[in-house]
Formats: sequence, C-alpha cells, structure tokens
Amino acid sequence: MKTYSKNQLQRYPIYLKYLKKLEAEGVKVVSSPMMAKELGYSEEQIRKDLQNVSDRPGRPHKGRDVHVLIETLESFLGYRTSTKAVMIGAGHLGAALMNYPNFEEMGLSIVAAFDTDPAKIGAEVRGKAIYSMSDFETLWPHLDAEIAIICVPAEESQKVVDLAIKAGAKGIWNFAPNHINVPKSVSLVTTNLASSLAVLSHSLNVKK
Amino acid sequence: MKTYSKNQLQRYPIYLKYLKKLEAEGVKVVSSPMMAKELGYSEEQIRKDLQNVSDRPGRPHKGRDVHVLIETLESFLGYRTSTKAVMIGAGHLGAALMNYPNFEEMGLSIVAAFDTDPAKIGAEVRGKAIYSMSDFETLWPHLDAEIAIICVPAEESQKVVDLAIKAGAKGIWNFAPNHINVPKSVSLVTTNLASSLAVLSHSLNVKK
DNA sequence: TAGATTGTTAATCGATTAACAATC
DNA sequence: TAGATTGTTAATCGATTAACAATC
Repeated sequence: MKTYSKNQLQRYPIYLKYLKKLEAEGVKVVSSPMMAKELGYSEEQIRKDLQNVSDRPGRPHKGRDVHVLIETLESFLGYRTSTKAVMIGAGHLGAALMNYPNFEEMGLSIVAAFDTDPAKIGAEVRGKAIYSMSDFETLWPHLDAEIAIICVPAEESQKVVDLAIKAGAKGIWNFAPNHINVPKSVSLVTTNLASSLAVLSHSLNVKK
Repeated sequence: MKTYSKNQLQRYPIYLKYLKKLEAEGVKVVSSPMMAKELGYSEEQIRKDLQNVSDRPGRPHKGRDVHVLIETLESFLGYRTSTKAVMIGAGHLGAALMNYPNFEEMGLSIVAAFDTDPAKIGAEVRGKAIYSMSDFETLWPHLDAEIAIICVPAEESQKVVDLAIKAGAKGIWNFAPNHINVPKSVSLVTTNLASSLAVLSHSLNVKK
C-alpha cells in the first residue's frame, strides 16, 4: 500500500489550489519544472508527489493534463465526498471557522456547534445551531458526524475531546494550543497557532 | 551556531504549555521520561530539545526545575519581548485572530487592521482600528510593525503580501490557502487549513 | 531528429532513535 | 550505595535530492 508522509499530504492542497488557478487562466498542460518554479519546491519532489496519487503517467516533453490532475487530487483529498463535523466551542475562532467559505468545497460540512456559554446557546452561526455542551452526548448520534473540531481554551480541550471520542468521534481537529491524548483508533490533527508563531519568530530573529 | 528544525521549534510551545500547567499544579521538578509519557514524544527527543535551548544542565536522578525551564522557553520563544503585527483582511478569520486572547502573552501584539470593505473601514476590533487598504503604504511607517498577518482570499494574498513587503514587513504569517512567493530576506510562515484537513482526512480514510 | 520532460534507481542529508557512560 | 536520569555518541530511519535512461 502506498504511504504518504505528513509533509507530502500537506503539499497536495497547495498543488490543487495552484492548478485551479492555472485552469481558470485557460492553461491545459502543466510540467513539474513549471510547478517547481512557481511553488518553490524541487521538480523531483513534485514529480514524485504527483506520481504517488496518479494512476496514469505524465507525458514526456509535455507534462500532465491540468484538468485530469485537478480531478485526481480532488478525489484523493476527499473533496468530492462530504464529511460532517461538529464544532465544539463557538467563540471567536470557532465561529470564524464555521463562516470559513472554503470548507464546503473541501468536502467538510460543519453541521452544528456546542458551547457552555448560556448567551450563545440557542443562537445560530451561518444557519447552524449552537447547542448546550450538556446535550452533547444526546445529540451526537443524530448529527451523523465523524469529526469534532475543538475551539475551546487549553484548560478544557482534553475534557471535551474525551467526551467527543466517547460519543463516537473518529477524527479530532484541535485548535487549542496544547497537547491532547487520544486512543490509536482516533485520528488527531492539531493546528497550533503558538507553534506556527514560534517558527515565524525564530526565523525573524535569525535574520536580524 | 545552534540550528533548530521546524518540527523542533513547533514542539517548544507545547512543552511550555505543559510546563505551565505543571507549575500551576505546584510541581517543582520535571524529568524527560515524565514529559515523554504525557506528551507522546520520546524521552530522547525531549532531552535533546531541552538541551538545545537550555544553557544549564539537568540534574541526573531528578530532572529539571520547572520554573527555570519555563523562563528559558519563554525568552527563547520571544514571549518576553513585544512584536507588533498588522492584520490584513478583517473578515471572520482576521477578526477572530485579533480577538484571540493568547497572542499577547506570546509577545505578539496586533496593532491595526486593513480591509477593502467600506462597511468595515472605520470600525474597530478589540479597540484596534480597521483602516482602508488604500492607506496601507501611508500608515505602515507609523505603526512600527514587523509582521503582516494575511487573512484575505487566495486570489488577493500574493498582491497584499507584495504590498506589505514593499512597505517594510519583515515577517509574513499567511492564512490564505495558497502558496505565496517572498524574497529570501523576508520570513514566511503559512498556516494552511486545507493542508491540515488533508492530513486529517487521509488519516481517517486509512483507518477505515 | 533534438530536446524537454518523464519515471526510476541510487546517493545524500537530516532528524529521530538507540546505546551507554557519567552523575547526583 | 543503588537507581534514576542525564548528556553524548553512534545507528537507524525516512525524506529529499541527484543522476540518468526512457520516451514522446
């Protein structure tokens, strides 16, 4: 079975975005040297990445068909099937993500939110209800969701993750800035803003 | 000179968060096997990471002083000095990040926002003004900022990044889901939600 | 055909992991 | 002292890069 490294997986959406731009500009065929130049990766890496998801070879002297490549990447990334997610924590960040227009085209549909703040419960974000966290276990089975997106403070993240997994969540997307533990059967991705900032600050300091 | 890999830099804020939790619980000393168990990294890796930032050795049989380690990490990460940033794009995500309470304690201060939407210009987020994008060049020198945070749609990201760099931005934190090009003298970090989602979706599919 | 680009195989590089002597 | 944990040095692993023959 083919395996994909984390770094590699992260590159595919960037390729896809670029290819869609090319398609919109009317470009029909793309080569890896061309992509390499524009995206800042090496051409060998791009070739290898594309070979890994594509079942048909590129054409020497020309490259690859842009449209076919877009379709390949979209289905590989799951953009053509819908996955349902639930937002836990409807604060600024949680609400902003519910309003993020790109998730739908990536096949991710946020169907509801949960919060403990009485002022928020009963309200809506983008037409999706905000429920009370205390109803989580009862409501989860009806929502048909696979993923829980965690936008609560660090102090509560492990607690709500445990709850979500107990209810049946198979994937956790954590935006809280701390480490959380999950069983092996559950997929976890953490988007840690503090980690990103650390990389940026360090790079700035090195250049000074 | 010491060098730090990107992965390594990303771990430091996670260590710090955990150590602060320990300190709040009254724990005085921590060992790498203890951290390894809790955070899911190997103890060798944690030892190496901590050795890399710390100028004083740990104590065999005991470990390291929690408080000293926190201070070391905070100054390494720049949490004890203030860096100013400007938000470009005051939509849902941009506004949410301006409201994110943790940046201040990480030494990042967002001093103003820019947008092209007439309905937003002149308003405020958390007491910070939203200016017109057309005033960007004029206002930048007065803001004393180093970093531009990019929260505009993919179609406009390269354009506003070019503007920011021309005005004098030394660091770019990009939240748009596409690749952007910057000169070598500028630091760039991209927080790409599409990339994170790709890793999560793939992991979910593999487990099915 | 010549030349550009592909796919494959080998070499390099860097990060993580393992091994182990030193130390409190 | 014995035992746990450290720091250092070597081995492993995996990803990226380089080299090159195959092909349109």
